[in-house]
Amino acid sequence: MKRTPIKKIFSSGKLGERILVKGWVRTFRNNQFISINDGSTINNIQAVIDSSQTSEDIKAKLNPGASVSVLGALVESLGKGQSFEVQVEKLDILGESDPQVYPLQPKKHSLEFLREKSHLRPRTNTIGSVLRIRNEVAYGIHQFFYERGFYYLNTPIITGSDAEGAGETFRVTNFDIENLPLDEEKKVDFKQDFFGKPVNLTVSGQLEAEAGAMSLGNVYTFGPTFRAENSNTSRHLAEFWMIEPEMAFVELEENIEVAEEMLKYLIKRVVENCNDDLEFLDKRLADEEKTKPEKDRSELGLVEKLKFVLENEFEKISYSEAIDILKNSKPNKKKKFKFPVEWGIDLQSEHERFLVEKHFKKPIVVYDYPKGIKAFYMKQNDDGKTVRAMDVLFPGIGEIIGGSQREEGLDKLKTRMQEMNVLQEDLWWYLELRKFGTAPHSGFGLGFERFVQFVTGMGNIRDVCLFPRFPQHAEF
RNA sequence: UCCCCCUUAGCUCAGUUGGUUAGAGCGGCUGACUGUUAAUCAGUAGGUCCUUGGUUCGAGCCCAAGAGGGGGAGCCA
Repeated sequence: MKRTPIKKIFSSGKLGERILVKGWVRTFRNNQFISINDGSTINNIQAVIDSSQTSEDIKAKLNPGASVSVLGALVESLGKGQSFEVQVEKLDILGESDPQVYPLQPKKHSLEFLREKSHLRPRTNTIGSVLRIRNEVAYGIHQFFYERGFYYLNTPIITGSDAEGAGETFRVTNFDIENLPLDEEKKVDFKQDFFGKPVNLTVSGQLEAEAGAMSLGNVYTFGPTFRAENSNTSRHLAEFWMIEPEMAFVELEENIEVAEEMLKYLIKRVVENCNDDLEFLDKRLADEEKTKPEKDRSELGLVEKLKFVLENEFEKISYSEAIDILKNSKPNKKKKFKFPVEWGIDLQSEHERFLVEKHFKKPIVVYDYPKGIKAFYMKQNDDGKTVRAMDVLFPGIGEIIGGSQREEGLDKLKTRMQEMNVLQEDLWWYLELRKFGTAPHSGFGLGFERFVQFVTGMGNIRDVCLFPRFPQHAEF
């Protein structure tokens, strides 16, 4: 007999049928009631044993965390907490769990403590819900692009080019680092390395995706990226996943439209398909908010916030307009900003937060940034000062998407590379995309974990991955 | 990398102006319990007060350095 996932029992279980349930014990109460969770859903199923017919040895092993197999009939429950339960005919302990050392108790644990037990924390309601929602989002991303005729492209994880010229990279080598081969000038001789040149883990698949767009039309990547930056914040990881669509014959305006449409599609999907998990996280967040001082509490609950984003159009403003709003803002006039507002500066967290959370009170898209603070490949506007870049800013997490229309003119691109000290010989192939059949094209990058953070309401990005990677942390 | 905060039982925390024997809830252990819902009831064990050094008659509490954790900033997604 095959086991029935608990999720299936809740959705289509029939009273009277005999079922086999396998999962992990959450609690064992009153010598009778086993609460079992198998990860398929946040909901537990209650299995009822006949205490007098069950050996003391078995009962002593029904501890939190133990894995069990339960065979019995699905019957109407006599108790009030659930409408049905399993009347146990046969119970097997598959794996014991010593309560003296099992770290997860039937009580609330701090997320910091759970982070030290990353291998067990998916068994908690919170992390379990987050990972199920993460899956829903990942699947939704593929479906969104598939439905629109985009091709899923796998760009290399090991690359020879540092895509944006910014961001520390992780070097990849098979050298014996205790004994590096040196050339005549006593420098490391990369000719002897595996690839015959220095290579690193990718920081972005964008440049490679552009090659895809210049042949397949509309493509997207969805894969891991790596940054060796010493970032210690609640929204940075050393290893994270990025979604990077790249579209041929598309200009910035349409790029922004696709970004907004995608974000809403994904949120809608989670709201529709992850009700149980979302409800739990909503309540969790509400409880957490209660412990904060009133002025720091957010006005909307998690589900309310998601629906709010769905129902409202993102505000689109140019960088110059954003600067004007900031200059005329109360905090600026009262000199509350730590960083002065001046055309040409990069928007700081405090500025973004003011625009999103105080001024517009909804997601915003800022476009046409000064060229001096953006990457070399972005298309230059005719004003000579700005580029066709756009950032989508979300409440709570700030920049969730960064994108642009790409410079398709070969000469303009070369000039810009020279100005910004990007080596043309390293990117000869990228330049050839402009030499042969160049075309307007655009794309953007969505930080997967940041988006999952937003839809789950988790405050720390380290709690939306199974085993997060960040400075000094690769235990698991 | 910078700034701020924290570190007391397995977990979450309390611990008064420096004062003698460091507490609670949950969890553990022993026992009871056939309709419980993070079950409940009775009993019980459990501490390198992060580490090192210092001040003091006396330090969980004060000072210094270090370690670990968190929040914020920068970089960005």
